Amino acid sequence: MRPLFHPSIENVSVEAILHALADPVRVALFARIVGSKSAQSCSALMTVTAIAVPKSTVSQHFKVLREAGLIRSERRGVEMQNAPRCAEIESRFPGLIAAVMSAYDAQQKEEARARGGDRRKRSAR
Amino acid sequence: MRPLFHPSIENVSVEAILHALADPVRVALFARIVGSKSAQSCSALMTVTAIAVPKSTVSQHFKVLREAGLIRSERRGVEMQNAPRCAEIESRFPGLIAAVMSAYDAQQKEEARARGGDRRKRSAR
DNA sequence: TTCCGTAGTTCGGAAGATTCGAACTATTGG
DNA sequence: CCAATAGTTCGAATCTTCCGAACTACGGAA
Repeated sequence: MRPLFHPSIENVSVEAILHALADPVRVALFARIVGSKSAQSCSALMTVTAIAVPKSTVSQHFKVLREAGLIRSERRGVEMQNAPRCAEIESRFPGLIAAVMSAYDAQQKEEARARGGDRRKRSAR
Repeated sequence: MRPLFHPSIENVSVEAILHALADPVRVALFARIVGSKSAQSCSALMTVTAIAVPKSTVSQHFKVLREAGLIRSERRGVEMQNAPRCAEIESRFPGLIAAVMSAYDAQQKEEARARGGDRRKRSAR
């Protein structure tokens, strides 16, 4: 297995970034990667985010994030460490990642609030 | 032809917005709509942006922008007036549209500069 | 070293989304 | 009413995405 492809920052495009973050699974994964202090493995992210998706699909999602320039993945022993490339992207597209993540957070909070309002009636399904 | 569907602002999602703007044709169209003072017709936008795309495709792209909540389209005589819904989106996802548009502008300028640098060597192919 | 278990990737086909020409609808001006 | 203009809808070809099965890469135990 040859080293994974990472675009250099000047080849990263806005369209690719938006496309990568336009998927609910990928944006959730990326939010976790950005939110955690140290690089995270794919499987750790999968379990923590409670995303029920087969691992072949997760692998594809990571590839999309990687090739959009959003993360850097490198093998550390048997697993993969995924680190965000926020600083590089910030220098090329200032404020972009922050705005998207803040919008995503706002939406998540709203959804949680909506679900919370239901809880009394629905109880544990 | 029934009135076109526009989502109410609370049903607009970050994913839909990013998906809509992740396409080069759509983001170019939207940038024009945002950039111009008054609402623009589809055909005017098509010709101005020098986008060589058949009109059935353009119509689909407008539908995506509309259903993502990015624009409001209404018939004015024989043509369609497309206006951005920036204020509404701003209230729900502050800074999102501005950040995306500014990133897109930066990328456009860079591309123009790159093309300009080539011009001497390549001339008109 | 060889074998096993874990972590991800690749392959291939099914299901879904996009594109675009042709036919259609809506509206205005003559 | 007719013709012209502006967009929409339909349908088929093409491109993407999803996911199970098979595969590769590495580390640890025997």
